[in-house]
Amino acid sequence: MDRYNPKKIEAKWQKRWAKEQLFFAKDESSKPKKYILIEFPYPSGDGLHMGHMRSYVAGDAISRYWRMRGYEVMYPIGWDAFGLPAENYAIKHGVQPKVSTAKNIKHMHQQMDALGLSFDWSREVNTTDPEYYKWTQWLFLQFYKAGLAYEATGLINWCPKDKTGLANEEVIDGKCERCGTVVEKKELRQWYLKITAYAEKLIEGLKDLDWPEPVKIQQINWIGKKEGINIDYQIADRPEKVTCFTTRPDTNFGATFIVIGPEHPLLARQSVLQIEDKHWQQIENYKQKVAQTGELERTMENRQKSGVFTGLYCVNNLNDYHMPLYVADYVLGNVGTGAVIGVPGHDKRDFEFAKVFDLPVIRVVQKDKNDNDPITEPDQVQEDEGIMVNSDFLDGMDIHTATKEISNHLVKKGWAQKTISYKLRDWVFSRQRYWGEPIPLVHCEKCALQDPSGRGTVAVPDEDLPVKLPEVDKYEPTGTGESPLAAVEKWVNTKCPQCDGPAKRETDTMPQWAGSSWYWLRYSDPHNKKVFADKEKLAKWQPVDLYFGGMEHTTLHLLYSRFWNQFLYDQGLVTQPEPYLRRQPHGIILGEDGEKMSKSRGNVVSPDALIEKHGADAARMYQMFLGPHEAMISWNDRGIVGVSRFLEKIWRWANGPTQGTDSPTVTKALNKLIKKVGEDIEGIQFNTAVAAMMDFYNQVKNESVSPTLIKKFLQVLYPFAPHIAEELNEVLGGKTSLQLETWPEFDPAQIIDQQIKLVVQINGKTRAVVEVVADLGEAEAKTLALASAVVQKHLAGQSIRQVIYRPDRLINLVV
RNA sequence: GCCUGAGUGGCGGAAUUGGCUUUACGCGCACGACUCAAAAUCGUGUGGUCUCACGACCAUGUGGGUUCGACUCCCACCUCAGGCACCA
Repeated sequence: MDRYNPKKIEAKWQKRWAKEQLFFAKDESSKPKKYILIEFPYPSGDGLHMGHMRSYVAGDAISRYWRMRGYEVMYPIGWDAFGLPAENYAIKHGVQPKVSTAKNIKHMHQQMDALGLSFDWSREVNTTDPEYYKWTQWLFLQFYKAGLAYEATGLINWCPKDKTGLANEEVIDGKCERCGTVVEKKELRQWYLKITAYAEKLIEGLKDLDWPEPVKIQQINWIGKKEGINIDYQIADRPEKVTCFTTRPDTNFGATFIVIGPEHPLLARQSVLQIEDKHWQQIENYKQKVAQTGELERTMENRQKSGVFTGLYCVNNLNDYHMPLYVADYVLGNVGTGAVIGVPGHDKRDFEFAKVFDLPVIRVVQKDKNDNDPITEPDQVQEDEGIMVNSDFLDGMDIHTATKEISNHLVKKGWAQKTISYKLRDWVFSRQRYWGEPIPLVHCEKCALQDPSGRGTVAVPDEDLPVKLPEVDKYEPTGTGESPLAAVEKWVNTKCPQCDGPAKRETDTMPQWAGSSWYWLRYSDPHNKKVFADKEKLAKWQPVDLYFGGMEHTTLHLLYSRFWNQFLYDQGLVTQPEPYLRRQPHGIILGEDGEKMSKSRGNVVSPDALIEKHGADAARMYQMFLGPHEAMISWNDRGIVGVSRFLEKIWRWANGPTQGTDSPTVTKALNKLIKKVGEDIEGIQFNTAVAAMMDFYNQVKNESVSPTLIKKFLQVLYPFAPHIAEELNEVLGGKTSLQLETWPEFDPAQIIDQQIKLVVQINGKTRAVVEVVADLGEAEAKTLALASAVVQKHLAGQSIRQVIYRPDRLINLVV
């Protein structure tokens, strides 16, 4: 018997699997399909890390399992290769992103092979391949043609380090998602995708998906749907009105002022509201001061309230109260209508503002009858639950009834409209960087003259796609808000596809999320040159049955790609409204010190090192044994020897002398194992599946076994440690790959125990365990229980008042 | 502040339609076998306190509650992790 040598056998089987093309998913297969997806990686110079490995190994095990269960499994792989690191590398080293990306892909491909991952390489895609981004551009144009891609100038998030605009989702804690730099606000012309048009559908669509509840909730909270009412307030002596959004119209009799944000259109010029000079001067100054304040600072809580009076008053139609109109930066221009009603008695922020400007505070809600004290301190401000007072026809109602009553009243009078507001903002879709898909539009001055919008933006015709990214010498972002592409005159200057006159290309590129917003669709039909994917092939493979990935994409990729899919579904271009039926997030793997793995900390453990030291099978299996797939885990190097030892034991066991017969213990244990492991794989509970296999070995190691039984065990082991399973199967005389075998069936009769252990409790405390035959009646059970000496001792002559009996489980004697 | 999760041995973690004396499986540790010796391997043990021992009692973040019986259900609180946040 040779020693277990992972390196040797793993290389052998990896070669053989590739040669036999065992993992290619066949479009024409008549088997039912399973589409297992992992988030395709960014081809980084650092190669695969633990997070990749965790997902890929899990996806691999479950793919191998479903293939054995008779499914045509698609487990594809590709490269999300546009993005900043390649570009920054290019700036530093002068290497073309195309070149460094190709190198990284080659390296990571080797790493994946070394792990024995059963990807279908015939479907490999790369987002930076013109054959791929041709369709990214084409899909963008579908949004454009449907009016869901638009150009606008506005204050957007700007990363001063990466020198590009960012979407809301890319700002974490006021910082750039990529580099951690504090984000600034910058006025820029940008392309937007109208994701807000799908806010409702994005919430609705989640209902029937088999996703973890927290992930759904996080998306729903991000979309932030709120039902409320827009109330119009007439400005006294002016024709204009101020519209305020509120979810608490019930408190309207307590309104004592109105606040609008400094960005509000009514403050764009002095002339709009005919504001008096002395007030306008202050407003101008205030606006300037606010513009210089960072977004992060401005939205800090407990910040001293500030503001300026406009000299104008708004009229509350309910009671003719004239409310002074203020400008203050605690009201944000992009939230609601950019104007709020000041109800200092029942909103903490309004109260703080009222204190600064010495505005009256009126109580309109009381907790109970005795709750009459004037509100003078912030902690007396009551924001929920209570009974209405000082509110005319609302008096005596609870706040919920009052909300309904007054809403109906205001709407009927024509003073307000019910409305729904969302926190979700439209998706800033242009970036001022080089390494991305060019936005396939052309700006034509001549056509602009004919265009009612005055823009003259013309879509590049389908037959001229892709608009290829030109090769340049300088990748540096300009920092002016213009993409480096703007400097490539030969590329920028083009002919207008509409009028044939001189025109300029759009020089912004798409964000890194563009290519990943549809890649799972392309896998269905990756080589199609006529359409982004053939509809029949989409129908064959979509939707994704199981999607592995990280929690960090909940409000990024997962939201964006659902939006694209829903839009394409509405356009009749895809066959499923939702792309991913089941989502399985993985926990972050921390370094051994409990900190996030990072090069600077020096706590990185690479898959390469594990494979080198213990072999791919042990590395895979340990990854699965570590803990629940979704749990955050601190890496621990020591434990892997346990898995290595287990594999070595299996090696010796299967290579050892085997007699012809299986003992009843062995047969039973195997049947139970088949059931348990199958259930655990389907439930993605690999850690307990591995434990069950170890337990199985402990039970059977000294028993007599047949080669047939060992072979069945190897089939169970195969999804986890495929190389050693294949090798041992061959040792036992197997001629074909285990991948072609079917998953063993268990015999239900073998699972049921004839003899069971009945727990005997006295007053709920377990005192004894007696062996009895299954399906025993209560009387017999009681007799058997009482026969136990231990039980007799604990009863010590006390009389039994009650007997609780759960067949095959326990009997509890209450004395 | 709000929304999610999670707190079980020295460590990673098992067990929740409430019930097989909490801690499966693995690591670590201790002792033993093999060996001249070591490694590897195999075997035994391993929550705490008290006890020579049989055994008793206490233990699933803390405090209550429901129940014949609670890691599991309910209430309050503490700690940690993730998300959101002057959101009207």
